[in-house]
Amino acid sequence: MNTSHVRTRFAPSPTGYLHIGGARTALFNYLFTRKMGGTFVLRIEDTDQERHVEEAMQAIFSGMRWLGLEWDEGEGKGGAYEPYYQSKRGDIYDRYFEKLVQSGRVYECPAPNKRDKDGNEIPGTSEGTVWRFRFRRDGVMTLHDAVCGDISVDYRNEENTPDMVLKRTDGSYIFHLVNVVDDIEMKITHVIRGEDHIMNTFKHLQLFEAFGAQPPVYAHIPLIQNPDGSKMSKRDVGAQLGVYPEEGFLPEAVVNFIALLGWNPKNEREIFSMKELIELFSLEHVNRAAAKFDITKCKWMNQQHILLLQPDEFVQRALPFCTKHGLTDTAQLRTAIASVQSKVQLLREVPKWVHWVEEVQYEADAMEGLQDNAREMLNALAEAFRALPEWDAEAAFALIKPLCKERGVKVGAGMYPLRVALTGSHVGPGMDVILGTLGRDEVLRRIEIFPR
RNA sequence: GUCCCCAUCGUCUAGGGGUUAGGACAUAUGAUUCUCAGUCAUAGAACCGCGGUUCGAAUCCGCGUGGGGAUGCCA
Repeated sequence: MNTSHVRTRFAPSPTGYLHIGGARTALFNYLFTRKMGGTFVLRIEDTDQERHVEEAMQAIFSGMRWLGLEWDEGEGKGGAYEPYYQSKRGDIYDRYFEKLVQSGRVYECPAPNKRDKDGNEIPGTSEGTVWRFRFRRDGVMTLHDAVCGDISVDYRNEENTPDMVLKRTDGSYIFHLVNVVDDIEMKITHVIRGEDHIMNTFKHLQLFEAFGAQPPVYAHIPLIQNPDGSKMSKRDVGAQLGVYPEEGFLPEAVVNFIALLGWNPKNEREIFSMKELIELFSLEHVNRAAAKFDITKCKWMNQQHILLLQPDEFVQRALPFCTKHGLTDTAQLRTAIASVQSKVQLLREVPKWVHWVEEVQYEADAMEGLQDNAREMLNALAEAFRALPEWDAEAAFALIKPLCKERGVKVGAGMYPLRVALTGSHVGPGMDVILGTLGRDEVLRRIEIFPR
């Protein structure tokens, strides 16, 4: 099987949601495969029917599509090695298992005891029989990992490497068997997966050998941890990929961010497109140390990618967040949205910056910042606005500065009450945009009804 | 317990036998713009410890410590 054509796979188990770490594993596989001009397979490892969750499967598909990680074989794509669901490949596993029976590499024995929720064995709870794989125990095994280098484990030490169960009491097969069989059948050449699989890889190497098959190249990538170094779990900030679209992250930003978690192009650039990542990616530049997940930098990166968007593209992407917030899609709204492109980190923040287009909600902290002379200032401004022969945002805006100077107030301080009166907030777009969007009548009305 | 992996600013990282140990996020200060945001400038901030090799170690080696992973009829 000396094919030079690279074939990789992402093989998630649909037992939960799509984890950010899983997304990064998928990304590294994708980048490597595209770089090599190979084929990227999506295989669903759903052998554990009890824990199988349909929604989790959809989360995997939609998450990968959102990130732009198109697979070449698998769900919706077909391929030469169908089916791509392990639950539908039982006969293939039977065939391979039979080989192990014939060669005497498996043996039937009493099932192990059950375990409590802490993982401790409960004596005397063994029921039925299972089939175990007989490991070769004639020395030290060495794995030549593309990221971690050589790693060795002594298989003469049975304590660490008890013969593994391959077939359950109910006749179904364990991950190790199906994973290896599928990698053989699907002609996978490179396995890029989380470091938590390193110990499994020795088991898999033995299985490849037992089947007389050439094992793939393995590359174990470091795990992603919480900021405190603990393992990321479902509840942790940023753990679920599904929340990123909702929060207003751009997929290109998330891709960029997780690509740089454990991999580095060895230069000082930080902002990359998917295309650039594909060009630059290499397994040799993957780190060995685990990386902690920093949502703050992820947001900063999102901001950088927002800045790169064409203005109308930004409006298109931000619009759904505004309409979801109850705002109506109007030309004024679009203008307002476009004006805050350089001010937000997340698309989700956009409605907060533009909701004044339709209504004013006076924010408490904005009101607190008002000086005593706010009313006078507003009255003076209203008078000046009224005096304009024709409403023109530029002209109106130009009136503000001299008026402030005349009254001996700093321009910023003078404009603050106007901003609060018109938008209810101390943050927002430039005043010229606000004046232009609202028009004279609305500007005067809002000044009038302002409760200060 | 046993086995495996890892260790540079708070975080992501570059570098790697002789460097002012570089960049970015975050933080602080200043400038600027209409407040905020943004932008610009400046500052503080790191080679886990101990031995060894060496003229010289953050870098190589050993030990220790710390962290992570594995040790399932989960994947």
